[in-house]
Amino acid sequence: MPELAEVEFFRKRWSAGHGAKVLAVRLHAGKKIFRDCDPAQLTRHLTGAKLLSSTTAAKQMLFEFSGTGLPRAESRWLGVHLGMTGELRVEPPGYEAAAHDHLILVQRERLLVFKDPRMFGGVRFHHGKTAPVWWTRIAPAILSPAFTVEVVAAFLQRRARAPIKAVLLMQERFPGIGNWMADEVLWRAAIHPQRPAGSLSVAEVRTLHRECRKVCRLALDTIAGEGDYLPPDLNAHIPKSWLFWHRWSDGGRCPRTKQPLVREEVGGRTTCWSPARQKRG
DNA sequence: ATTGATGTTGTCGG
DNA sequence: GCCGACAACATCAA
Repeated sequence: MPELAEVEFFRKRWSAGHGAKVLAVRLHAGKKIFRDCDPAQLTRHLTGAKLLSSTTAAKQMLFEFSGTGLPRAESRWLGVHLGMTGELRVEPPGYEAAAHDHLILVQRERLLVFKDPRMFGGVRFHHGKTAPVWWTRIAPAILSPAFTVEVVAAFLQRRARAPIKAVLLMQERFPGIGNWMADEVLWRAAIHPQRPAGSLSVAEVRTLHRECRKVCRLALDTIAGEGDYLPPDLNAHIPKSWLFWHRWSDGGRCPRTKQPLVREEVGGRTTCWSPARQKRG
C-alpha cells in the first residue's frame, strides 16, 4: 500500500503520541521486521523515552525520542519502512496485539502499533546526537529545490535503455514514487510506460518532471491531508478523475479519453496505461 | 487451488 | 564497475 503520501498518512497517525512517554515496548523478536536492528536494544532504549517528533522521506519514517534523562544531547531514532503491507495504527489502552502487530509502543493514553503481514517492511534503531546515515543519505525529496529538470534529464540518460516506468520506481532519484504513482505520472504526462528513458524529448522530460511534482503535491494533500487534518481513510478524498481508481483490475477505462485501459507487466511490475493517450513513438 | 499484490535486494549476465 | 532483468522474500484475499 504505502507510497509517499500513504507513508505520510501513517506517520501522522502516530504523531498523536508526540510529547508522550513510552511506558513499554512490546514486540515479536525474531520476526523479519527486525532484520536490521537489535530488538533488545530497541526495547531498552525506547522504554521510558518520550516521543518528540517525526518526519518522512521517500517511503520511510523517522521517529525521534528523547532519553529518560542521562545524556541530554542524545536522541533515540526509530526508522520505519512499511514495505508492501505495513501500516501504523493507534489503539486505545488495553488493546491486545492482533496477528502481525509486530511492534507496539505503549503510552499512557494510547498504543502505537506497527503491523505488517508480509514483513517486507522493517524497523531500524539508532542512538546518538544526530539522525543516522541510513536516514540522511535518502535522496532529496521530489518536492525539494534539488529535484530539478537537469537532474532528472541526467538520470534518464544514465538509465537510457530501461523503460521509463522502471526508472520512475528508482528511489535513488524518485524517492517515494511507487507503482501506482508512477502510472499516474506517466498517464498525466501522456508518456508510454515502455518508452526507453533515454528516448524522451526535452519537452517530455520537462513534462515528466512537472507531473512528478504535481502528483506528489496532490497525493500528499488528498491522502495525508493538509495541515493538521487527517482523512478518515487513505483513499477518502482521492478524486475519480485520477487513474488511481481505474487501474487495479482489467476492464478499466481512461477517465480522460473514456477509452479502455491496458494492464501489462513493465519493468517487472503490473502497469496500467491509456493507449489512446500514451503512445509509443 | 491458483494468482497476484501500493517494495526492496541480491545475483547473474552483458 | 555499471547497467538491466529477474527471482526471492511471506502472507493474504479474490
